[in-house]
Amino acid sequence: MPELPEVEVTRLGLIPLLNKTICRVDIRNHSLRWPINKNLPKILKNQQLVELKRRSKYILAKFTNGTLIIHLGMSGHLSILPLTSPIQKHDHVDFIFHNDGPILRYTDPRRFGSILWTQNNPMEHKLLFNLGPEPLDNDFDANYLYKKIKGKKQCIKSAIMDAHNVVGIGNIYASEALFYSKIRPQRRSCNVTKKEYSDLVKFIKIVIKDAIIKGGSSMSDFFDVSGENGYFQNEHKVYGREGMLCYACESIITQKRIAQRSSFFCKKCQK
DNA sequence: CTGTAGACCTGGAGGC
DNA sequence: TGCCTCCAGGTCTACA
Repeated sequence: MPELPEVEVTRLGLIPLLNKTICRVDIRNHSLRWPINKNLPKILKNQQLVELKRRSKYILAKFTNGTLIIHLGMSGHLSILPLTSPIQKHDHVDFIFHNDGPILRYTDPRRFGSILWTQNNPMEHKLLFNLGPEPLDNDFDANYLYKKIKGKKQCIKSAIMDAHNVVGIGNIYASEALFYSKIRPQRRSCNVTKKEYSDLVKFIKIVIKDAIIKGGSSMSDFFDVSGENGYFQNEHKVYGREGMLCYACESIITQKRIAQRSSFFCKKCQK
């Protein structure tokens, strides 16, 4: 489900919970990607949510005495619900604020997500400390990306999806940014020109920004914490459009498996 | 060090 | 209906 825009939309939706205090945590299933700390209910009781940040696709929810590091995996979802909201099959964790709600509920059918607790600086956590730059930060520019991956034989799509190079770009936005940049996803990074890197960085920023503004891409199941759909999926130029006409040249959009991930591109527009 | 394949897990879609 | 196969927004780990 979630790439950077969907995670950021989720984070923004959690802001109404700021400064609220947790009175209870119910864990119905501990086994996410990594097991949830069994002491979490005890640890979080009476702690106040003081800050909501994001790094890469991780939501960092800072409490009085530490930080929850939340990743939504492929199918994870957070929602803000009233206390009486019925529990569904994949609702694994409830964070209950005050005595009478609201609940912050973590739902995740595939359980590829994670909920980790740290008392240290989360940026130094082993999952976060060696990540690449945020795509919207100024230190992610054409020069940086060119220097970082120009020598690699790996295909350009895999390279921009590698969080060591730049974070937050998943399968949808990689295909979209490469379309706007007129670069075929299977091109090797070492064969991409400096001018193309410049376009690629420019369009990665545009696509990510635009997707955040439009509430993310709601494919089969993404919706924000209030249950609202994003509508960036209506803007997809190539992702999920195999067999349909390219909006730019009216050729047929091609789907091809590249590095185990399905990829979409226009053979005519993208060289 | 580099790049790739496998692993984790559930559910939905489509074929027979 | 039911069973089977394939596919899905991620990314860590093991291995060549």
